[in-house]
Amino acid sequence: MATESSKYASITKSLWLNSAVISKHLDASLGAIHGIGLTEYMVLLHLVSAPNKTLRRIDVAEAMARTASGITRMLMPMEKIGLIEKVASVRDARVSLVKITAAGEEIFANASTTLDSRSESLLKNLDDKKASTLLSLLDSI
Amino acid sequence: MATESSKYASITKSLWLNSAVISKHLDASLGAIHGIGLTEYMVLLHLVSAPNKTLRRIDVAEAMARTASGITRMLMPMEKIGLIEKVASVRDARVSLVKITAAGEEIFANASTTLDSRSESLLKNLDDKKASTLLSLLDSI
DNA sequence: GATATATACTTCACCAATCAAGTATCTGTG
DNA sequence: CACAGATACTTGATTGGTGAAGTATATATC
Repeated sequence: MATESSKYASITKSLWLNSAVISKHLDASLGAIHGIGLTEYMVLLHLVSAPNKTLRRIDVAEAMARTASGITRMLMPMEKIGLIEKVASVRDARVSLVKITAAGEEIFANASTTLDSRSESLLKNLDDKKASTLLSLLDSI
Repeated sequence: MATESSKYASITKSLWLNSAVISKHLDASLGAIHGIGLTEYMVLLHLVSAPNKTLRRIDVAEAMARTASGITRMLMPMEKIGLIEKVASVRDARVSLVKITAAGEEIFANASTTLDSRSESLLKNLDDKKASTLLSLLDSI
């Protein structure tokens, strides 16, 4: 009767739950201290590591597993408070490039230290070796 | 310059991203085939494994890392389509217990097989041993 | 070179979740 | 036993995200 769920399904469920719990904490911390949410942080992360610190909106959407319209909406307030700026593409008039501003980079750097310390405390059950293993497994998905 | 992020922060970011990608796929599959989202599925999962297949709304909220009001709103349509039912508590007139219905259990069982197969294909990069390791690490968080 | 199709957005209408405030009930303390 | 919190919700206003439709531009084909 008690249909056993597969190991793979157990992983997806555990991923979902852990992510929900952790995201909630990190979102609250980043919001309270730096005024940005975890999603905004992730956008900035992708931007700082992009060539020329610039990406097409659709590539941001792809990288974040969100839709183009979601990105449009999300970037509006971020542009208004000066974390990013719009840059036109010379090659293709359809695209509206997103570039992180100096102010955005500063917020990002500060938020990163918060994220580091909060992550460490949220994952304190994992010793260094387990953490390495977990990270490499997650990256191999 | 390139401030290196901590291993723990890398884990939280990777968790966030992987969860986003996987949830999106699972949500789409469950929705198309069974008419419920991943979040609804998770509610049913908690309910079937609860004593008497019943939980207080606030415990559902706690278990899912969501707020009480989010649960209230989310359960309304689930009750309307008969997946769950409201049960009053004899002990405490404040609480409104949630119980999974027979129909809910059936949908849950069907959805579980979909979730199993989709999870397996989403995680096909992980061999059996890696999957076991990942699962135990996730559960130890 | 015209035209069909694909791509990169934006906007609209909607759904899902949040927070803040309100209500009802329970619990602990004098 | 009164009454001051604490707890378990629900509701209203707001935000974050989605899918579908629309616009503009690019690309491929004949």
